[in-house]
Amino acid sequence: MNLLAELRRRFEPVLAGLGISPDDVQKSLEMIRPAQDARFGNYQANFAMPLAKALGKPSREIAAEVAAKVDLRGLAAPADVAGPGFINVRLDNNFLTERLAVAVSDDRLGIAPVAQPKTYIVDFSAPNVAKSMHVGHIRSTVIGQAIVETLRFLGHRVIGDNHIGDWGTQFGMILYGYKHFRDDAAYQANPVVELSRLYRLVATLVGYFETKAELPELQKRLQEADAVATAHKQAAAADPQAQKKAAKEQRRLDGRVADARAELSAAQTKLAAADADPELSKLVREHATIADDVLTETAKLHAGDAENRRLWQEFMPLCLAEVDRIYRRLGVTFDETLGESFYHEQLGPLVAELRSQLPEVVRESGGAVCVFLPGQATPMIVQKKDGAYLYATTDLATIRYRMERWRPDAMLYVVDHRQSLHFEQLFAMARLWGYRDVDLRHISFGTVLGDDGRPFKTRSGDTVGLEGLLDEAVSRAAAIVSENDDKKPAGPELSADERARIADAVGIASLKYADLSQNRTSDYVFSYDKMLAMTGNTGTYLQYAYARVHGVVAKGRVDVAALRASGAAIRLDADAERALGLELLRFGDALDDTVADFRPNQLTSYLFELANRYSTFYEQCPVLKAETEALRTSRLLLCDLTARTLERGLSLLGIEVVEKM
RNA sequence: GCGCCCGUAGCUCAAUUGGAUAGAGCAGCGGACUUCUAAUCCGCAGGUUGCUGGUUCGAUUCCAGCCGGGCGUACCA
Repeated sequence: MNLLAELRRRFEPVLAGLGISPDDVQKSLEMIRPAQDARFGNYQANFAMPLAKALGKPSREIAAEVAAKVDLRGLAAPADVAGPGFINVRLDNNFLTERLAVAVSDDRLGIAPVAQPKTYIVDFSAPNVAKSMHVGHIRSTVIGQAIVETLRFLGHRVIGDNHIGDWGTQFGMILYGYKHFRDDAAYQANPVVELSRLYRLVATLVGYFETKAELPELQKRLQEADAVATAHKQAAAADPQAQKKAAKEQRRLDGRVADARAELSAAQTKLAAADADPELSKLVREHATIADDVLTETAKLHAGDAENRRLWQEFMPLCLAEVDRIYRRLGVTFDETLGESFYHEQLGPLVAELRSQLPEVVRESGGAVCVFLPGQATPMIVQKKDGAYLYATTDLATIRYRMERWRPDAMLYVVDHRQSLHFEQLFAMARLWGYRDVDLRHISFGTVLGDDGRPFKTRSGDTVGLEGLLDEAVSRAAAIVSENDDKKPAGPELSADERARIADAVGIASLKYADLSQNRTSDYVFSYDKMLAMTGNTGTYLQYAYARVHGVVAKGRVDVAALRASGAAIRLDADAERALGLELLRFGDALDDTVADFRPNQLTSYLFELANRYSTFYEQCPVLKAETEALRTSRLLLCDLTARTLERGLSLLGIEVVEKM
């Protein structure tokens, strides 16, 4: 049960009696919220002010009228009116303790499953299995999992689908690399490492030629920018009148020249570095047509070429085993793993169908089959001029497949915000195609930036591999676990095995929490120290809070099952107790907030707040040494409920708890 | 050029989608371990929410214009 929902039920008849539209009643109900400040009680209603105009009465008068009429008996003290018409509600202790008693005796902590479950497809993680996963993959994976788990706990039907990249150009690169640069001994010893090396090598060579091809364009752009800037300077000199405005324009133009110069010199540096490397420049000479040849390998794979298919069959299990190993370490699972290859056979008929069904938007241009959507500056290409299909094509096929198989109410794509144009076009096309009553949503998130604040790019060499990041997180955690265990007053209490297990849980948690605790829409600055921090608002802090609760219960040799079944009363006399109790009851609201816009940081904020309240309670309220038996039992109940709420909340975020640390 | 996103404390970020005196963490300073785990707690300090206007009872939030940054923009994903 949600506090907010209950409160809104009480206000509804009063609002309906004001003679406003049902729509305004709804809007007004949404303006009942948790209070910003404890001085204003626990909840506040802000609807009186906006209603003032419509009702032609001062907002304070409206507020007073509502406050007098609303029936809060059994829930809260009579409502107060403050300021211009804020209505403040302070919940009764009796009510809180009753609700806490319900949570104590309920597996779901008193949170009822939604009345009308929906079917959600959550498309997340989606790595390219030809390359090893790097830090850029972590957000989609971690955020996606949290969304899946939270929706599922709320009672929805959820299908987590890992739409892996297993059919694209990257496989052409691996095929090309395998055929030309393979080191058999290395492949025998560790095929995935060797494939990864081959991928990087081929990508480097292709990149070399791409950069080289761009060079004239970059030079031209620099010349043009320079010419414009110079002309502007001369014109400005001739016309002293317009000096001020001209100066500003000049700065802009000079900036553009500088940008063009920087871009050109970056490209030249890159090429020079390759040319200076004798081995690399030899390969460059020998593989002058590599960019096209890679595409040819890809096209042959798609066309059913026997050798390429055989190699693909050989590589795939290896690549999948590799990503699976990472998922196991992260504790991530999927209900479905249908990669691009799964849809391959459907693409040809699909394009033909689109052309015949929607000839006004789907047509050929420049040799490619394009979708020209109204209001879109550029078309979405569904078939290249060489006949190959693209991810837009696959994504359309995927939508159809999912609609037919699952009849979902919504599909959520947890993908980097840089693909927003793609999704805008994809969704618009899907609607034209007839899929109008499904909520297609791009759950975008910010880019991972480097320490320098520039977008994190996987430059060869200094890629931060996901595996290495996990190792680093766990080893940092191990050091801290050991250090803290060693300095325990009563001496170390953990075995080597326990330390290792705890380090694993703590390390992985720090990584996930760092990501989840941030608003997903903002860019993410990559920093080991920040991602792996273990003090402050971190996963470790929450795990520690849990372990401390567990420590109390263990030390008191409390029979938890009996405690829960006892029906003993919870008392909320001390401020710290009341604050904790109230926070515990807010869990349902926090979950609603989390899925309202699919923002797991709503849940991390809640859990952090809860752990904070517990820490304060822990400092101020002795549990095992409470003055009376009744108080001891009451506090133990609060502890147990805190532990269960933390454990449940963290599990929804994909974070494990440990009983000792 | 066009489109989308962002700019909040020294740093990294919140702010319940327009509510009351803008909050946390880190870093800094000062306190609290013979007492249930100090990976903690309590306190102090830190702000013209990029700038300028507008909309209204009320703006970090909405609108316009500037300034600064990022991303995307026809056959990669």
